[in-house]
Amino acid sequence: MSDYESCLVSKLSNYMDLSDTDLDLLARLEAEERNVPQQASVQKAGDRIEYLHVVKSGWLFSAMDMPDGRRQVVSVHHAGDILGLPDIALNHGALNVHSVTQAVLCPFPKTHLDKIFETSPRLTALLFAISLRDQVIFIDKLRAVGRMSARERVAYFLLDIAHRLRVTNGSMTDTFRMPLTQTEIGDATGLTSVTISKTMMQLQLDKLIDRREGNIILREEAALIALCDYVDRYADMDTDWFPAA
Amino acid sequence: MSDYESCLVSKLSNYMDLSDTDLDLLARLEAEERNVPQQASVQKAGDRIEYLHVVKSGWLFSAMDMPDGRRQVVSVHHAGDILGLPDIALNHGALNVHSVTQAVLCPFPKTHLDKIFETSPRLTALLFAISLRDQVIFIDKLRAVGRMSARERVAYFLLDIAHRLRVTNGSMTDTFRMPLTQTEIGDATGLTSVTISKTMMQLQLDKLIDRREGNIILREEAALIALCDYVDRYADMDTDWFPAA
DNA sequence: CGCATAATTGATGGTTATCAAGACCAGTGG
DNA sequence: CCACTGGTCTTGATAACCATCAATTATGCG
Repeated sequence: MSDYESCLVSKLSNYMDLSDTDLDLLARLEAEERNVPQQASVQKAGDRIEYLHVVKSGWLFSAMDMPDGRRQVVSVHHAGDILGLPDIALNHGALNVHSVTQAVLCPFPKTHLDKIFETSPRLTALLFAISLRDQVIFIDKLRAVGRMSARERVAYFLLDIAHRLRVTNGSMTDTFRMPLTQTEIGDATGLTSVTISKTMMQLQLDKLIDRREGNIILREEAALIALCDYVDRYADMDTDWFPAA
Repeated sequence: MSDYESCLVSKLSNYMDLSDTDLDLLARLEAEERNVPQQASVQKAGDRIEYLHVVKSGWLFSAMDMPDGRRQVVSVHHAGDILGLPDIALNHGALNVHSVTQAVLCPFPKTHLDKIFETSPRLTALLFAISLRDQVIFIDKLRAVGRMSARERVAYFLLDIAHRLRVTNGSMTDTFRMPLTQTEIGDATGLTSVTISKTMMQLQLDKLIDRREGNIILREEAALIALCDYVDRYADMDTDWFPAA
């Protein structure tokens, strides 16, 4: 650590003022760096989890695989995310983590979380809150996959990615890069690559989105939001109940 | 509290030895009691969340509703569960909580969690771990709804309920009461009541389950587990990384 | 340039939704 | 005691949506 600002710190300070102690605790999480090539496996389901990772750059995703090859992509990770958190409660990881692009990760042993729990109730509360927020996002995804049509699911998927990217990149407008293949988007939405292709083509013909050079452009974001009843969980966070500094 | 043992304490002490301080902290969460009739609304999406609830007895469920009436049931709650946890990160609740049977709840203000964060890093870690475990369960549900056939989803749903019930009722065997209607089971699995009826009938004809007097009997639990690749997340919890007592 | 991978597109089929009618059941009131 | 009622469950007929299969085009990389 480092001449450039930590993404984790920048993401967390959106929600709460961090004390010097908090900054020190977080710095320990990003002490090491590790480069990961594109399309590489970072963690396999069933492995014993010793290390968590902070994403410094790159795109990755977590997926749960079935014995016959069916796959559910459960989240897409970007700079500032902590990988492996849901798994720490379990002896054996449930998820496969896979890089999409080249990525830089900061591994840290899960025992470093102790120190946070013992030292900073306020930072603990924030990590807790973020993990509960993530839980709500999983619930949103469950609703999307369980109760929405293909068109609604794709709209939901694109909006979720866009809003997530805006958290760590405030300047982002309505255009973003989409390095995931349509097969991967299908695995994230519970559809097939063919349906993704047809649905996105339809959204494009209806002028709700556009696609150019690997970018997605949300041309009618309000219409997309109405289409799938999207709620931005990244914005509305309640920190009032946290312990005092 | 009280002549009979708290369900929350009994559920938590499965995972960790609780100190006297911890027991005091938990007792505060169950200081009040509130009776809820069957089929009543406990909490509405959009409400500002001030109080959480510990379930003392009864069945309830949390659901996310869509404007046009579609509904996704996201979890079924039993004695020992804490209601409203995923919502505390947000200013406004995302979920509707609804009672199925008569129920007894213990409401407590969400600021009581502060005291836990400040006083007991170890209990904090346990609550954190449980909420992460719940997150993994949501991920399992996402996979079920996203990638499984109706038959597999129903098997998954029944196994999940059974294994959850065994946490607070060790003596339970393969038979349990099912107070949810098939419409509600459909909303939990992303199917319709008609499909639930046909699928359960088929499972019964195949002698994997039985149904008598409102009870479900898992006749071939191993076969059901193989059918949907079920993993019991309630058993495999790692507490080694917790801060020392 | 040539190869591998990804995306598009059309034809066909399967799983589940939808619709609708009847059976069952518990509770209610005549 | 028995019709009446409202709800749930069952069952069959039909339809819609998406999966599957397959062929072609586009894209990217060595």
